[in-house]
Amino acid sequence: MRRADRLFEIIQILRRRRGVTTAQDLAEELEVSVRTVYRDIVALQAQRVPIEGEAGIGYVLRQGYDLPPLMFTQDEIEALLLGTRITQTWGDPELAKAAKNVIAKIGAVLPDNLRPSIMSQSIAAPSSGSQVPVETDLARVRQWIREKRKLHFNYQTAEGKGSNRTIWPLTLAFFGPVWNILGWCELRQDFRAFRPDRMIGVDFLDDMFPDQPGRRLIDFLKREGYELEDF
DNA sequence: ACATAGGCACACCGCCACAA
DNA sequence: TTGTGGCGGTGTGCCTATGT
Repeated sequence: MRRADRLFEIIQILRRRRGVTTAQDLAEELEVSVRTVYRDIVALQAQRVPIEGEAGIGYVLRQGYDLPPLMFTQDEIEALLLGTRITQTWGDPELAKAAKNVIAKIGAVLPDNLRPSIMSQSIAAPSSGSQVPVETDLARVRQWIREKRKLHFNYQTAEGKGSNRTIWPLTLAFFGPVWNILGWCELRQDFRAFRPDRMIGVDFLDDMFPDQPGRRLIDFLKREGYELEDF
């Protein structure tokens, strides 16, 4: 991470956390030493960013401080456009609607010279016709992932073999053209990926699952050698 | 109940070494 | 040259135990 990016990130972290944040916390999140954080804080304070540090307490960003207005580059707009176009095509109806709203909201705040970019068809992600129809309510699956609630269903393999599964859904991943629900499978006692189009009789259970080390998404990603930001 | 001392956690600084 | 990490040290605020 470039230093300028890190300085920006420090402000974002302090804004996000609102309360007191120690240099140690910042160092861990930014993956730099505490010494570097101290230097960065001094640099920000020199730029008149109202960060207050107190010995034995931590750092606080004075309320009311705001960054200068953000503006997107052409590439950033097209990245957003691509993401929302893909979501509109491949996401569930609720996500598709949300993607449309995102475009409308961003378009409303862009300056006149950039607005045509977000409204244009310069980036498209039309359906190739290879979409696999899914009966499972993916919007509700997303909700269950957020709320850490279990799913129960009968899973059909490609060979037509069925088995009853109760899983701890961790993430909904799109491996075009199919969606996969990655979760901890109670039957196999291991991580498994399930295609929603092969899940029959999905039962959205009220049972919640714990944030148990070894069974979290981060544990799966580590095991498979994924970087969190790449997944 | 109040004052004090000590421990702890943290901010902050200077210095040095190292790498790009 | 610049950015970074590590180390050692100082100052400060909070909390708790202890003494009056």
